Amino acid sequence: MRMSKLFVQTLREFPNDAEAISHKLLVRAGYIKKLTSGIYSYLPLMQRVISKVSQIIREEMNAAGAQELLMPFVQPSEVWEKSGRWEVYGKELARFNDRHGNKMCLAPTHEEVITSVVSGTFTSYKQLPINLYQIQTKFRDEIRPRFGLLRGREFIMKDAYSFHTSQESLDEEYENMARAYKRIFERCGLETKMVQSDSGAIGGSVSHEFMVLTSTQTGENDVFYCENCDYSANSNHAISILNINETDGAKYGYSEKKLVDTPNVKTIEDLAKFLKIDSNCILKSVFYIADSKPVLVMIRGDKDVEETKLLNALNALEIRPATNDEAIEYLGCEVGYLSYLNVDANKVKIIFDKSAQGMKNFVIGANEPHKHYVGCNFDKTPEFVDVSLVKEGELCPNCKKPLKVTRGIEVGNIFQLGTKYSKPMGATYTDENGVEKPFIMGCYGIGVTRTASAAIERYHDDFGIVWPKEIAPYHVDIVPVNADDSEQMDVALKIYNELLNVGVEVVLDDRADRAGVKFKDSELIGFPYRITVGKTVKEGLVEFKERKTGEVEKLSPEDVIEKCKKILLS
RNA sequence: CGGGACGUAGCGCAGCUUGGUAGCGCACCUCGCUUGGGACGAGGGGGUCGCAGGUUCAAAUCCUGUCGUCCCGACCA
Repeated sequence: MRMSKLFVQTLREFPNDAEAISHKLLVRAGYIKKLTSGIYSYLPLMQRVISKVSQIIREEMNAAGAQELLMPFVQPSEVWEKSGRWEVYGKELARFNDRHGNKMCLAPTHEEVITSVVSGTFTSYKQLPINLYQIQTKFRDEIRPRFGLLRGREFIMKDAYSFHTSQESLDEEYENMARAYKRIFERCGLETKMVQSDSGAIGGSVSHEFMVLTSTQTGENDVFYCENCDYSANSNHAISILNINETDGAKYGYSEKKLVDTPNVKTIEDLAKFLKIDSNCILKSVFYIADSKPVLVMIRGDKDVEETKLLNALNALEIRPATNDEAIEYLGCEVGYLSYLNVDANKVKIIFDKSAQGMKNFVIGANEPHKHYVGCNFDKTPEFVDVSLVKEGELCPNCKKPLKVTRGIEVGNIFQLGTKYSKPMGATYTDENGVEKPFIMGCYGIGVTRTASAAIERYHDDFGIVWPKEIAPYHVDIVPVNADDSEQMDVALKIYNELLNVGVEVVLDDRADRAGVKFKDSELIGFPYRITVGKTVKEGLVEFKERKTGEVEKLSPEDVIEKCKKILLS
């Protein structure tokens, strides 16, 4: 490809509406163009990256025994009503009516359709297990799309679905997919960590996410992991062991239950300071509204509620912190002094977080403005549920060593669905005894466009993108320093044609611009290798520069061709 | 959906307080010059100032409404 013909426009400045570095670089280097919020055109450079990632996925999925198919992007409400998700999916599911008034939607995922595809087609246990996948555009009408392709509303996803006759068979395929995923991301140049996760709206029991660990702030999730054993989990799934010996208020002289005045002391921080006590001796009350019903969470003062865990514990669909007015309405007291004491458990659901277990002589709100109790103890031991966010340094649930935290981008996930879809949808096979049974299912996703973005988040520098060569849009950028110099141009053309012939993906920057412009663009776009044909051509030499390391070698045109072949075609 | 900010040329921005012929840089086009790190000179094209009302002799500017975009939270590949 000649640079003068390539459909690309690099920008001198970063776009104003981008925050994440991958988003900034994709726009500035001419890979994507926004059409509207969360929806982008993939320009030729981007399309090549997408093809590379997709091809790697295809090869590995096929090698793992899966078969590619392609399902409809526009779907009727019927299948969604059958699975029960038409009601619960929420506004992320983009719905519309067709001209006949039939309810339709744009596919955010394909569990329903794949289930109906397999149902009635593969009806014998002899035909199972089977794993089917597709690479396709999805649409999720996210409340807040952001970070460019890291979270678009429209994005490209590889989604696979497996069907089994037994849990053992599913377990086997789950492991098989986990191995395939590891290889896929490795081939994309990405190191990933497989972490336990919450299964969210897709449902099911066992699930793991594949995270690209990033040091940048734009990592989407916190990942907790143990350096001693191999425990790792997403923040909405991580559990930890807390040291409960230190949570006795008696240590601070509060060993008897007493009502104390705490004027205008509303926050845990202020309360700890006011009473000269550690915040882990305070039993904090956090008030939520879950599916329009009030829920009071009692949690240790130094801990925070993990709302996904709470959502799951309540089996609720939607949750939000209550307002001060709602606190007064349901509990008769303003926020800051709330407590479960004297609260009618029939009217307000009360949840005790595990962190409260073992607390003694604690401080708690009095459910009366500007007053707290000190020296409280549980009358009878309540049931404790884990709804708190793990913090770095808390102990690993397996080996009790301190946990570490890092930011990560979720690029893939695997779920064991069980019969969550097959049962309600009546998708069954006939077993060896002639009995009809629902399929046992698994599903496996990879965000293709997100993977490409994650690679940029992981590999970039002050000058631009530093693509791993496996997913770079082109391998080599040939820069004749002066396009008017026929000697330079001749040598550049010779190398270009030679590399083209042997199948190296190469760009010739034949533009009339000065060298600086071409160098800047080359680095911004992120070609893994650059061949500079400049004044050393008189000595029969050209320069070969590696983007990642910045290392430069002076080679003859013949040697540089051999070098490219060796690095890029093996 | 809650909190915050912003909509002026393809991109980045000024002008708005105090109403009076819409500007700058980059990019684009032409010519010249230049050619190892985003050169320089001359000339040129491109904007119903997000949209709709209102106030006014006159609105990018003031008022009201509305739509959109971005950031923080919850959701997710």
